[in-house]
Amino acid sequence: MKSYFIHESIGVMIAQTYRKLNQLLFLRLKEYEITPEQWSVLYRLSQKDGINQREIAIRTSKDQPTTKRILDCLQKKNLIEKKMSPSDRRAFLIYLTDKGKHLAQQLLPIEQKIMAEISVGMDQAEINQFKNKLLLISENINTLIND
Amino acid sequence: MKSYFIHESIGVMIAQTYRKLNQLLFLRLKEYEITPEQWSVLYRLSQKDGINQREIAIRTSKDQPTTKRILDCLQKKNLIEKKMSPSDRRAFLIYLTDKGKHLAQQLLPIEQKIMAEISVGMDQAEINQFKNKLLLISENINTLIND
DNA sequence: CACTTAATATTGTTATGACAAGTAAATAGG
DNA sequence: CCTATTTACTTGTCATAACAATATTAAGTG
Repeated sequence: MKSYFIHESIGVMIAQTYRKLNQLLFLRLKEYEITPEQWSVLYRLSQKDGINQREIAIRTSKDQPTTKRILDCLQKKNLIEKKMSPSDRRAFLIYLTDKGKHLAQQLLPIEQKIMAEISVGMDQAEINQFKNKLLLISENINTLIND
Repeated sequence: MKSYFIHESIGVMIAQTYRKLNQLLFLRLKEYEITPEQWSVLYRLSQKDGINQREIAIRTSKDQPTTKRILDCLQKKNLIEKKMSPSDRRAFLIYLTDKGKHLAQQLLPIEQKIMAEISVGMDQAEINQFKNKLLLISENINTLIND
């Protein structure tokens, strides 16, 4: 790759790795006509649907406008449907359609395969260690933002 | 933070950490009227300017259209200037203005402080280990993309 | 119950990111 | 030296991301 990459700041390395990962996911998901971020929302909904947009935003760590626009895309593709909440006339409950459920089942193993592929060279202990560091950094950032 | 974060895939964790970091940088850089990505380009140029847009794109791991638009923003703020390349009439050479040089000097310690703050709880050995894992993942992704 | 405040969803704006396509200039091959 | 290809930059489009502001509804408070 590039010999200088390791000399970058952690911030630069995280950003560049994120962008590369997004590119890879985009490539692999292209034939299913879904983007990485749309997939991440679809995946959440496959874990639990019937929740409102605010809940989805929290679970995907996106803000509400971003979540709304991604849901609009998914709705246009008939992967989800919005139903009016019976208890709150401001809110919609979001459900996967059959097409959405089917696609989620199809994509889950693809995502898992990609994650295994990008982790080649690390054993499970190293992966856990790496994830713990990412968690620590995330928590540090959260503390800094909420001050 | 969120107890479930650690149970996410590496991909989700990298993406969410990246977005949070970007938010933090945005907050801290706001008073200087520069965005995180604009800063990353300005920083590169403070290391070496007088290079063309393609070179900048490579060094910042962005594509040329993205680089061009970020440079346009920097130019609008009088932080850089484009000069026609004497050897290639297609290309521009990008130089920091005095204002740009001054701002880069001002922001460098801020960036370093943020990187130290987000690394709280890790010693230097752990930071290096973490960076090596990021590098490994990046290289894995590069291999996967270029197949 | 009336009034203030908070919550949910929406729209607008700006910046980033990637791809595709187009223009102009440099380079390569014959 | 002419043509074909490559290169540098530009423009267009779509998706994402975050902030701000708004409308509608819910919830809290007197």
